[in-house]
Amino acid sequence: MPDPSSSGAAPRVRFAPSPTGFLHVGSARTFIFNWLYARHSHGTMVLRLDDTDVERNTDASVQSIFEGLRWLGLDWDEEYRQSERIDLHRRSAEAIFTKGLAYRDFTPAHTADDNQSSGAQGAWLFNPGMREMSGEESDRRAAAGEPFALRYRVPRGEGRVLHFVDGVYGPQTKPADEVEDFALLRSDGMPTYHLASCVDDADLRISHIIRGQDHLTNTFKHLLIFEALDAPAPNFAHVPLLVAPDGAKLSKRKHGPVVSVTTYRDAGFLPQAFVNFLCLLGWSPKNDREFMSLEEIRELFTLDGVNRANAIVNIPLSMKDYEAFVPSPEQRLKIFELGRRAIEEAEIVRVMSEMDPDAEKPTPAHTGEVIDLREAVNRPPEHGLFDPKAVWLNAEHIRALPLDELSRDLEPFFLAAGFNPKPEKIEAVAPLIRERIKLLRDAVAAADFFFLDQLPPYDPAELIPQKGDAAMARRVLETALEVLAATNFDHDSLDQALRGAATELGLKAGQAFQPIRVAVCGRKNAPPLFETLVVLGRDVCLERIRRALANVA
RNA sequence: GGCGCUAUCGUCUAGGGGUUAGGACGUGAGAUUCUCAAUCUUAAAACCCGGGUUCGAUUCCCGGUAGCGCUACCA
Repeated sequence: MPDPSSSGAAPRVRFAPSPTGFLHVGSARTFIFNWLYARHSHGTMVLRLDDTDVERNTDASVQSIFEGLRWLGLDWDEEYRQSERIDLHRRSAEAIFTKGLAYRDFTPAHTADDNQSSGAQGAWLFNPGMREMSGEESDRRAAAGEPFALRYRVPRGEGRVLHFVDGVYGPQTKPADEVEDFALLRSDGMPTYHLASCVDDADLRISHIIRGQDHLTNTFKHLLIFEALDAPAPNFAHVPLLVAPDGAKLSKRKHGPVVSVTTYRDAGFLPQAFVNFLCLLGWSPKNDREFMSLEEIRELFTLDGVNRANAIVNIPLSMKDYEAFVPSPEQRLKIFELGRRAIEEAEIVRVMSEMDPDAEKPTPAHTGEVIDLREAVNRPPEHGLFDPKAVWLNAEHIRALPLDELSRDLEPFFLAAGFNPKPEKIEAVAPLIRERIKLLRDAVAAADFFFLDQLPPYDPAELIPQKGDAAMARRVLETALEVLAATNFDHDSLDQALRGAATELGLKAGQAFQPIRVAVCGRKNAPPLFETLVVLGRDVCLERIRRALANVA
């Protein structure tokens, strides 16, 4: 049996979430660190569901964890579930008991309250009555069916000192006398976390345990278990925790959905940006690099780049603010439904006008609602919910993405918002908005006018250029009508023609372009004009300018 | 309460016995541009406190303080 802790051999690491909730950003980071360590050194990544707590485990949680991990796009090589290995845990516990390294504790399970009331000063270490109980009495009471927990018989009064060298925190020591007789088996026969975790780590030959710093002091117990199992202790590395701005650990109740990985996905983070962000929290390549591809991070990643202090995730809003900001799931559902109906109606209108081009185009009944939809989706500047650095990194990664990939990633967000664009159209639009969006979902707001049949109502005053009046707006729009009708719809021709027209009108480019931009986009802030016109096409542009003209009167 | 871990700009961090304490995000100002972005320039912004050790501590040691963790038949 090879020593798993021996250096040289390819490491085996594991990520062992317990499915008691959604995939937490902190867990995700632990997973990422493990993955980086494994892949950096061509080792093996094991995924193990630590699902021994039947009370709290849910299938939904298992699904949520897989969903999150799948989105991250980081793979693993082996997969296990602790609940399928309970026999092994029990047998191991029995072996430890047989060796005399554990004893039965018949004390009824107590609650946290009991603990406090009995709580004199100093830590509870063991119950002498149980620890010293004779084998005969213990056997007799067990045979009589009295429930008991199995506790580790921690060596006492021997001056034994436990020690290990942590991959991040360095040498750690603790006198065994200060370690309490922790439980191995619960009175219902189920293994505790400590037992199950160590038995599995030993059995799966895990060589490096990389986990949250909250386990640093638990490690001494684990050392004892490995010893009782006659298994070599693996290497340990504890990584600092992720905390909220108030220093408290991130909780869904207090800090809202920002602690869930799927929230980032749904808001339009790129997984590589999310990974980039998380690994920068508590780890540094020490060369001032921040924006990195997965490959770069993997090559650069080492344990001694890991920091020892907890890192604050800079989320500026509380749960309450979040609710005010973002549509509830019900609202989102409604938005989606409205969008779907709007698409259907638009299709009907299209078919009708094909059959009878002269008929007056009916206004889709739901246009108004579509506009609400758009506003509801667009309103929340969701960036405010996330760490600004995460948002910035995401924008960087979006800009680094090849256009076809960007377009593909964008599509679901348009669909979810009720648009139904053709892939070619998205590819045409993507270059115009990629520098204007930070989250993928921003694209919906940034590009809506490309996909809307009809522009939502806007304030006609916006058509009026700087230092100009309605008459000037009219003149510009009328000229634009002529120019656009006569010019080739490509960037350079439009550039030349429109600039020429502006000069003829005696206007600066900026003045002349604003009315056209607003007429065509329905707002002042938009992508560059010529490119926009090209993507929109002549017909749409002319039609929108005509409408604007009717409004500016 | 006991034990442990930690402490550099608002946030993430680099650094390290002598430095103008570096970078990034964010923020302010400016430049550029057909708007918005993007980009560029620039500004403000930090070594928790107190003792040592030392010629000299932000860095090393001790103490304090604060935060976090463990102290469950949760993980």
